[in-house]
Amino acid sequence: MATRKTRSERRADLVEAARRAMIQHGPGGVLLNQVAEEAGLTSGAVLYHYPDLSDLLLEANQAGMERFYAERMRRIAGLTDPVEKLVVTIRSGLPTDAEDSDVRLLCELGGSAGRNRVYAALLTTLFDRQVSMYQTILELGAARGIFTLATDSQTIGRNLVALEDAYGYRIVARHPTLDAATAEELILSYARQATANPLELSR
Amino acid sequence: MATRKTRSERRADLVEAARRAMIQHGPGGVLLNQVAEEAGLTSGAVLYHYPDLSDLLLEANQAGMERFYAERMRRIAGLTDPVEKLVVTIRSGLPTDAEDSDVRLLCELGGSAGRNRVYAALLTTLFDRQVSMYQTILELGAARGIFTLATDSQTIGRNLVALEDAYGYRIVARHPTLDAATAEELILSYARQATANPLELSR
DNA sequence: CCACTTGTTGAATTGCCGTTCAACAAGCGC
DNA sequence: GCGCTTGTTGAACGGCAATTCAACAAGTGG
Repeated sequence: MATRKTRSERRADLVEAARRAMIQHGPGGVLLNQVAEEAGLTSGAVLYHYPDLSDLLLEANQAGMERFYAERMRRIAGLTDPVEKLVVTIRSGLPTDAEDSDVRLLCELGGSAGRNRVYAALLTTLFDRQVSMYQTILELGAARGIFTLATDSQTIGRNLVALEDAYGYRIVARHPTLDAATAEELILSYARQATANPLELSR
Repeated sequence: MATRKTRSERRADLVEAARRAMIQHGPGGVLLNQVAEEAGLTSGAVLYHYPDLSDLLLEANQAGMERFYAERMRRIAGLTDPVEKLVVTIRSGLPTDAEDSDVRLLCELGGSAGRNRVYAALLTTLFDRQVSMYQTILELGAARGIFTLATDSQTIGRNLVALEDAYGYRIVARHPTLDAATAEELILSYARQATANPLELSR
């Protein structure tokens, strides 16, 4: 018997429990009882807070994406050097390893986006926000004369996010010779060509 | 009551039925009865040919990947101009539109690869084969002096496949301003930088 | 401290899905 | 044309998961 909690506390717990359950069984394969077990509750209690399981899953995924994006912004918040910003941003878009739960869940969602319009819309928004994030960095660097962009910033930004995404899938799928460090180097290879900057962190 | 067929005919039917079912419900969400219905049979008949549903799904996915790769090879088989080969290959790696069933299924598999080691291995193999395919084209063009590679062919090949993959996901998710033609242009933007060739088809 | 709201449980219910299997139909060899 | 194998069905069974709900515990306000 779980300790009684307030509405908002329990809902936050359930969102996290739903995330864990989705990572284990996929967004389409989650069972009500699995979420309940992750939260240390019974299925009835879950249903009391979320009469429709898909609402809970949606909320959990929305929160996950928000957190993923916010974390990336946080990491570059204090940086001023465009080179450092760019390198750190690239790094923060890749999973740390195959167990990285945030990226794993995003991959799961990407897989189901062909069927699920809601998740498709969510991912589309996330993609565009990340492109904007890169564009800001690129334009700033260009304005300061540090970057010489090979083409428009939207094209470069889109390609950078695309590369991140794709290598995220490879890493999560445990490609034997393509780990996070290798992926970073591959993306940097493109970024160097696109910015005409060696992108070496001087320290 | 379905017409009686031979073992191999029926198994081929079932593989196709399984593909259709997976595209509709995801690889993890397919039900035995859905496959049966797609094939115009009962669940018992499906089980007669494939006692384990996951075996059928695996076979279907393997066949799908093989077909996808073979089709790409076929499309460049007759071409001799490296520029044309490269452009056609890039085009053949993208879905025609959001309904492209081959790519949609590949995306589904990519999503579940974090949980399913078998599908992960299959996709890893496919990725590497596609990288090799690009490497061959790049090296050939470089040997003929048509391409001047900005870096090693493996790096460029990996990035090209990664871009294809990622834009495949975007297109399948119905990104409103990122259709197949746009994605092709984005990838070409990178390919031009990487090969120092304008990649214009002279015709 | 009593009435009421809120969160949670556990059991009963319902429906669906996989599995099994006896029966049957349709070739195929001989 | 007669058995035997092969492919298929439909019904029966068993299990599991979602759903519902009566009961209950734990605050909370008056």
